[in-house]
Order: sequence, then C-alpha cells, then structure tokens
Amino acid sequence: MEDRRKQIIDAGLAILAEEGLQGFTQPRIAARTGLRQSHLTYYYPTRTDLLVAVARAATEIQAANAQAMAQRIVTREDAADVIACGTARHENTRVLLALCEAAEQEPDVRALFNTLADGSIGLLMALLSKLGLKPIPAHADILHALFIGLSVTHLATGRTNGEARSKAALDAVFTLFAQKRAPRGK
Amino acid sequence: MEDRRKQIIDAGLAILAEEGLQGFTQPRIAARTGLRQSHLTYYYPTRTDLLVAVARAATEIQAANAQAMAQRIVTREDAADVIACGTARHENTRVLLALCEAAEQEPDVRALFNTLADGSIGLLMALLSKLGLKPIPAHADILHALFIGLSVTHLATGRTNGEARSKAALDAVFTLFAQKRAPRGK
DNA sequence: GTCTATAGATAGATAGAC
DNA sequence: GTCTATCTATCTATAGAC
Repeated sequence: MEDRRKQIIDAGLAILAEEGLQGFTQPRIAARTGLRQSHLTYYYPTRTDLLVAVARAATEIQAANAQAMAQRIVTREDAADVIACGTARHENTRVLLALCEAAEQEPDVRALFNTLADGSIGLLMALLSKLGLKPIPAHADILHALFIGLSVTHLATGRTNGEARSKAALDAVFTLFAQKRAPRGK
Repeated sequence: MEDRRKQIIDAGLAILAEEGLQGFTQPRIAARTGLRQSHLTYYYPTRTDLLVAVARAATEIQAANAQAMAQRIVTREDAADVIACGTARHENTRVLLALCEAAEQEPDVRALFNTLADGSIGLLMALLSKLGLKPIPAHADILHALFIGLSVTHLATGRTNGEARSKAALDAVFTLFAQKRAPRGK
C-alpha cells in the first residue's frame, strides 16, 4: 500500500523535527509508525534509502514554508517580523540542521539541499524586488545565511529573547538595504 | 595520569572535527586514544561526562580562534577576507554544529555555548570599533549569525566557490556598515 | 588508582514465512 | 507483495581483577 510509505515518511519527518538526525533510527521511526523495524526495511531497505526519501520530503516542506513566508511579507516593516518569526520555529531549525549534516554524508541529500538553498535565494531576490530594494545576489545570500545563523543561534542558546534579537538584527539589515537606495539623514 | 585525560579530550575533539556529533562514541574515541572503551569510562564514567568535557575544550578553542581572527583584521578590506576564510574551515564548522546539537540536549553544553556566543559578539563589537564603525549590538549579532550561516551553508552545499560567496556577502555587509557612517554617492 | 572482561541495550540488515 | 524472526555489529555501563 502506498499509504504506508507516506506514514513512514511522516514519522521520519516528525523525528527529525523533534530530535534531529541523532534520533533518526529505523527502530524509532518504525515504532512511531506502528510497524516493526524489520517491516520498515521492506519499504526502505537501508537507513540511507529512508533518509534520502525523508530528506526529499523535508526539503519540499522547507521550500513551501519559505514560499509562504515570502508571501506574508508585503512591506519592509513586515519583513523582519515575518523572518524573525521563522527563526523561532525550532522544529524547522532541527530539520534544517539534520539536512546539513546528512548533506555532508549523502550526495543525494546534498543535491536536495542545494536545490533548496538555490530556491530560497531566488525567493529572497524576488522579495528584495517586491520591497523596492535592489535585488543584489550578495544581499540575498546575506539574508539566507542570516536566517540560518539566527535560527541555529536561537535554538542552541535557548535565549528567551531569541526572536526579539533575530528581529533586531533583521531590522538593522533591512534598514541598511534601504539606506543604500535612499540615504535620508537618520 | 593527568596526561591521559588530555589525550582523550584531544581524540574527542578530532572526532567532532572530522565526523561531527554522529561519530562521537566511546569506542571510537577510545580506539583513537589507544585505550579500551571500558578504560575510557574510568576517566569519564558516562558519555555525557565526556561530551561536556570535550565541549568545554572545544568552546575554549573556538574562542581562541575567534580572538586570533579578530587580531588578523586591521582594515575594513581585511575583514571580509579573514572572516570568509574562517567560514571555509569545515573542521571548525563541524565542531560548531556539534556544539549546537549538544547544547540542546545538555544544559552544561548550552551554558558553554552561550558563553562562547557572548564572547564572540563582544569581540565583534570591539572589531567594529577598531574599524571605525559604530559598535551597534544588532550589527555584531548580524556578523555572528552571518558567520554561522555562511559556514554551515558552505559545509552543506559543498560549493566549490563557497569561500568566494562568503566573502562577497561579508563585503556587502561591511560596505553597508560603512555607508551608514559615510554615505558617499556610489 | 589503573585497567579489563563482560553484560545489557540498541541499531542495521537479511533470509525466509505467509 | 507483505510482513516477521533472527543475526550481527555497535554502543553504553558495570562489576571486578590487578
């Protein structure tokens, strides 16, 4: 049944979101699906097979999230708010980190990660245009790296004011981007 | 012998740098030290004990690296170069990622990570001053997050031009920081 | 105090039953 | 095609030898 595969992938996604790549084991994913580990290997013979399949689903979700975020932004004031909110989604950050680690070991996952990164940067370029800012590639790279860096820092430090600090940093960046076009005094 | 402990910690650091937290197991660290796993547990009874000890050493090294980087930067032109070079040190990035993951699970590691982050941001504030830029906290946060984001992206994507892209992004940021003070037309 | 043998738990993969 | 019993490898922890 094709439905089984979806159940397994969903369980794998949940594990990544809750525990990261550390918790990504066949027994745990099988248990969450209500299957035996030896049954799981029928659908995905090796751990790598399963990991690549889950990574594919994960990158699709991450791309959809990025798209949704971009659509929620309409003004320059929105931007920092919406993106800072994104950096506070720890489940999302754990998946992102898991993808990074897996990308280093699995070429297939690396390819998926690259596609995701390129797509995200493309979205950011479009966003800069939408906000009336020059769509400079380096600026899109800045926003992309900033999103990852702020998300990871927030997750690792466990700061209670993590989102506020993310927002302050993003606000400062968008202010700088805007100043370049229209340098009005203070 | 106190020397044994140092050997063990060094082996743990090497594992983190080469394989990340995934490879951080007692048998592998013991093998690298030339010890038996059951002997390793004499010095560090549990895996967590060992992890915290290695994390402590790792954060000290990361802090020293940051300090060394800051000292190498004297002009605004140096900054992007030196920092971009730092983002290309994958062994360093793997340790950083391992610390992030461990920080979420171990409160002691989280405390170490926070100290490291605060110290790094302090160094960045001093750097901004040194370069004749206003030392704004949000700007230091931007550089900190950017370093992490660019490092991780470079590691995960495996881009051949990763360092160049890091440099381009950092150059753009420092240009923006400088423009704020002295907005000269193009 | 230093080190080892061994046990207990968990992960991954395979052959084969239905 | 669907599912399970089982084997091997690996990891962590403990009791105890020297």
